[in-house]
Amino acid sequence: MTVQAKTRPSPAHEAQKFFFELGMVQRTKVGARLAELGLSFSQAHALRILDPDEPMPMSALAERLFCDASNVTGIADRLEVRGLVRRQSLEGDRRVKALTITPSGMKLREQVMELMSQPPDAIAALSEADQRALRDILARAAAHLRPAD
Amino acid sequence: MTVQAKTRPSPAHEAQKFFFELGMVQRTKVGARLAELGLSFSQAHALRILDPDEPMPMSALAERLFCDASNVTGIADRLEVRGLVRRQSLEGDRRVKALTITPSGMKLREQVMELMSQPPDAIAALSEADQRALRDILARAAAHLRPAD
DNA sequence: GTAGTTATTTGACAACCTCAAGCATTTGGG
DNA sequence: CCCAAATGCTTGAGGTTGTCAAATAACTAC
Repeated sequence: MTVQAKTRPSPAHEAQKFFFELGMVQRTKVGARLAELGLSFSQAHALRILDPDEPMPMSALAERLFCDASNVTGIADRLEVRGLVRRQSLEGDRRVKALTITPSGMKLREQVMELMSQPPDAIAALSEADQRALRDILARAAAHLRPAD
Repeated sequence: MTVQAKTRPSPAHEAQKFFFELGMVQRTKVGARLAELGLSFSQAHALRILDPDEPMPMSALAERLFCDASNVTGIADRLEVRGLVRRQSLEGDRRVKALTITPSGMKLREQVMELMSQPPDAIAALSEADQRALRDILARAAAHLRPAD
């Protein structure tokens, strides 16, 4: 139990506190708006990830959702029942089922994109300069994301 | 279907994309670490919110968790079964039950705090200058949070 | 063609979450 | 004082998310 090691929290540590708080609030708000559309957060996120032009295998979706493949079955089921998505066996490999967005799914997807790409009020309220700086810094951080795979 | 209206996304809109992505990745990572401690995300978050020195009424916790009071019953149950938390009827008003963290709950809480206050790798990898700027900007944003209530 | 791999599904189980209803306690008006 | 309304928590029903292990179907390689 040395006394050191907590000598100085890095600025990143301090930033994390705000980052987390903003994230929680935003998630709650967005969740409420999504509920009005009859969508859960996961369903909306899935809809967002799906490429309107390219059918996506369920396993690929599972990877993007950071969850088990068996979980995607249920999510796809519920989206499919509502006619937002269709399962389509891949020609060439009939094991894999790719998901396609239906026209009505596309309409809902638009709204979801609009909704979820909206920044938290607290961030929208920042000055232009702050917003730009924030965007640039987060862009640099996100760039660190891919190589880290 | 006019063409305008999407003329120029604000920097905040662009920032949101990275913000969301970083948040998702972090949530997944933290979730995995928490699972090793036998805690769900909600349980950990609750443990974090509870004040070690001051018993907190369950309704207050519900508010901080942005969820229904009936939901807190279950979360508190599971924490209490593991001896991390105790229900304590408030003297003066026996309706309200306040949650206290037990010593063993405190030990776990320390680890949770440590774990969840750790910034995403992508942010920790930023330059000192970027980290500082990020912290300051997010602090300004978070300040906008409280008055907005 | 047979054995092993791969993609999805199913079933069992647990947590989270909401809503409506119920219970105990407290508060306020007659 | 007493009863009605309000408050804080719990319970029960019902739905979504999530995991794991086992089952199924289809592909691949020897």
